[in-house]
Amino acid sequence: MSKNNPSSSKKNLQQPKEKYSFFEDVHAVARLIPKGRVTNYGAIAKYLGTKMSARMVGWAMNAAHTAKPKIPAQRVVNRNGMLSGKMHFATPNTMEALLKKDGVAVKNDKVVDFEKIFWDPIKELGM
DNA sequence: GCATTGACGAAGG
DNA sequence: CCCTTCGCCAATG
Repeated sequence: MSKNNPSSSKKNLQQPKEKYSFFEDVHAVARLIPKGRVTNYGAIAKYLGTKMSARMVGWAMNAAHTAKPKIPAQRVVNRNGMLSGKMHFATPNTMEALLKKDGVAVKNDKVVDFEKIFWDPIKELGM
């Protein structure tokens, strides 16, 4: 069993059909973020069980632009509460504008009282 | 097919 | 306490 299988070394399925793409889950959680609240990439990654793959969450957000309905990616910032992804929006001002529209104060490209309005899916959703 | 990058994060020096 | 390095997984060059 531990031996390799020399014969048809066909690549197995990248993802079991039982499990959806990591991106889909990220999108789903992102849409669950309530208005006026923000979260970070690591929290979502951890909620999905891949706490170490916070990077993938950010990458998944890249697809958020094409996903429908539109995903409130502006509510997802880095662990420092900084609008690290503002440059990926239509305009660098879009993310900040959307956050302010949600009632989230933003100063110097950073969320004010980030920890105070922090929304943890594991805690809020009860895991 | 390997090297680099990427909207991150935690740990080490 | 600030900066550097590693880890993660996927896409791109």
